[in-house]
Amino acid sequence: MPYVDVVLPLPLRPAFTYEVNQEQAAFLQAGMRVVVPFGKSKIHTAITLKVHEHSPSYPTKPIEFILDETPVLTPRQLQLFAWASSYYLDSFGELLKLGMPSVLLLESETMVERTEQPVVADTLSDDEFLVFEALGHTSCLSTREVGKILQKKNPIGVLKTLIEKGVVRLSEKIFEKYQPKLQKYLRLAPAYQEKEALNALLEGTILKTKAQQQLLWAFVALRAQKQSLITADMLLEKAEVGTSVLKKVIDYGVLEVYTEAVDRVSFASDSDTYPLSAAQEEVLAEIETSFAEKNTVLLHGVASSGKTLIYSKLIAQTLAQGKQVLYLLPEIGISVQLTSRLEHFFGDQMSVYHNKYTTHERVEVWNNVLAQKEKAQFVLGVRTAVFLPFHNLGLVIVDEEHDLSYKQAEGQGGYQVRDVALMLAHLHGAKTLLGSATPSAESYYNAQIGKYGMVRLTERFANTQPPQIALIDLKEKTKKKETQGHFSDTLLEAMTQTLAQGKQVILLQNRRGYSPYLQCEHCDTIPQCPNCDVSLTYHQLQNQLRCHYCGYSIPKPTSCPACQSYNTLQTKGLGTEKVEEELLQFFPKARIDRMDMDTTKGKYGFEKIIHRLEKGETDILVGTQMVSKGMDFPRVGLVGIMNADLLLYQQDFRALERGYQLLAHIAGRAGRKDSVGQVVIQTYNPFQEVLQQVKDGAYEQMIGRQLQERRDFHYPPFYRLIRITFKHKEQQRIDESSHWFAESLRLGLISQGVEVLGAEYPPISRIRNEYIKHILLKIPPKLLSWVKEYILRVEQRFFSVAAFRAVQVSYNVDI
DNA sequence: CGCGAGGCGCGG
DNA sequence: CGCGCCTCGCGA
Repeated sequence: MPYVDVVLPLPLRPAFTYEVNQEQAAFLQAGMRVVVPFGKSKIHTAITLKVHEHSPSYPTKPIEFILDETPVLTPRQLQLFAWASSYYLDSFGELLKLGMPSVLLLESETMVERTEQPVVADTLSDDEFLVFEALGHTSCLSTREVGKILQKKNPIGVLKTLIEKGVVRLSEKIFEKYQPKLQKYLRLAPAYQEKEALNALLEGTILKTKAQQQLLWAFVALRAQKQSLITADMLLEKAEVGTSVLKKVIDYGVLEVYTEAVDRVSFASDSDTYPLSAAQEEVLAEIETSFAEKNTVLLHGVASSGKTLIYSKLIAQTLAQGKQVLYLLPEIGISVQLTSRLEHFFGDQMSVYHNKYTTHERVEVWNNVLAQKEKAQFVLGVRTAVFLPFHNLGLVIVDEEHDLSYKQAEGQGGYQVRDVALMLAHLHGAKTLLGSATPSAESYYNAQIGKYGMVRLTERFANTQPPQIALIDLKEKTKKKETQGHFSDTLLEAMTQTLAQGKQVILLQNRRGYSPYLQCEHCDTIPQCPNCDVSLTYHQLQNQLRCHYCGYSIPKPTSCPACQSYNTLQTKGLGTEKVEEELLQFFPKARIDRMDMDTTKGKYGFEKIIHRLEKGETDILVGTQMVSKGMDFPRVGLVGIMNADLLLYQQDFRALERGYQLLAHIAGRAGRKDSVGQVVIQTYNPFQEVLQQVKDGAYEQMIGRQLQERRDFHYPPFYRLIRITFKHKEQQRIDESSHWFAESLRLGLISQGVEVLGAEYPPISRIRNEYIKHILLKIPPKLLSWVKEYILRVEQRFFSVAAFRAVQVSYNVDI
């Protein structure tokens, strides 16, 4: 009997085997979706891997249906998922779930609908008739709903016969429910389409007021630029008049509104391109030469050097060869500006794959890529876009390759997108371009040893100047009493000047809330979270104490929880809310905006704040490191770092590199075109080496030094790291189990030169009432895959100990 | 003795 | 992951 191995979108390790009939076996290909029963009452969508004849040792169930005519996943994609799953010690199913749009993997939500076929009622059984009747009332039902109607746990049998009788079919909700987005546009009424008529109108008296004429002129100007597709918003902004004016002009029958379905992922293309500067031409040529011998090239380009333009040329060349291109950016880097710039170049060949789009829109991109549609030749996307069904990739660009959001924490697909992208390119025989102004130590090292090509772009674009960076010694300023609140006089003066020039200020304080903790001045008690091993942060706005790890919150107590003294809880430390409060004192007239996790919660919260800044509605923006993201803000004249030490002194081997990257990046926010920007960094230790390097823009020196440290202390890229995390709500259980695991690892690994550290409690040892312990492995690179196999063997024995079975174990490979 | 909450094991 | 089965504890 033939069988098929399938993967379920669940965090379960192995593939599962189902039986199929000869016909199904002949039809099935790897990467198709099938509906299978799983467990006692569930059905799932699963992905097929392979059809074979090896009878498993357990009894099998048959699959229910095949959902696809052709595979939704390409063989290369399956290879990529399989690679990522074994490399990152994550389940195949988990990665599938993360990498595919959720609607492609409906769980018990697969929908059924009636067919058009006429039905003779007495050919149906009672159950079948019930379902048939129910479908007369609504257009479609999920299998779960069918189960409810029949009061049966497993409705599959009934559905199956109904399908065989041709009464119902599985509906692809994805395609059925898709409705093209309608957009209203403006055009001239037919009477004025002719040039003469239009001229007469512009000169004539039909339009009675100046504002109306202004509106029409704006319309003509827009039409000259963009040809068509003019929306009311665009026009009103351009004309600087109100909606009532537009309404009048429409009432006069001059302009008319028409509605058109816009394909959400297609745009008008424009063939003109910008010329490259001489330096950019040279870099482009260098990249091409480098690609001739290396598959991966690192483009180290300073801020404002016009990397995007170079990417565009390479993308255009690759497309011209008939190959697809993937351009990856961190979520927050896919801004409106960048998207529209690229649309300008690539219009109808380009699609955007972003998490903030609806799942239907993402499915649309997925299907377009799969079908090799014209408009999906070039995809601009976020991390999950590496898993799109490309057929013939020619180029992958990983921009801002150093960005930490490319590597996610364990538990939610702990993969490093940059490395998955490299594997993706490898599978396609494509080239990869890594771009950054501050490359990661790993990539820089790979370029140094010749594994990657390296191209530098040092010339800044047009008139942009590097910012002027000042380091302010807070210790000294405090001693001399030259501070007010948390501001040095230098920073305050710079702010005053900048604001006086009509420019904007960005302030960074990497902690949200009002103050990171409260302390009783009587007994020194610091209120703690009852569920986590952290102090509670005071949020003044809601007058609450909140835990930033589990979300626990209480109203601010009026007396100390320990000694009951009244009103003795003092705010300690500095958060964004408090910075905002101090600012109100110093700059009462300034318009202040705050950007942190609390103010960007809504769907477009982040974009709204950026938008206000862009439009000049904000004078001072204070926020956490989020403020370093986003695009150029030409009116920002000053960036202030409230306390750089917070960024640098963390016990994480990447802290200094990351600190440099963040500071260099945010410094680049100050003063773009035509002016020198100012950066003021406040610190208690201005002689800290990395701060000096930031001041001097000495990236190479910084990274050289960091690599040296990494070599000395056995960190990547010289050693590879795997962190194993244990979680359980009983402290004793976690102690015993993690200790057991660590000792088992030591037994086999130490002699091979692998370092096994821990198990130890991390700085925050309990979150949501679960204790946490870590084991850190430092592994000589050559042994990496062998060590992983060893770990899995230890894991197997670990979970066969009954007392350990409930302990959660997760892995983070290449931390 | 009955049932509701919570833990554990399993699914193919 | 999520279901169901089993156990344990509390209340009548």
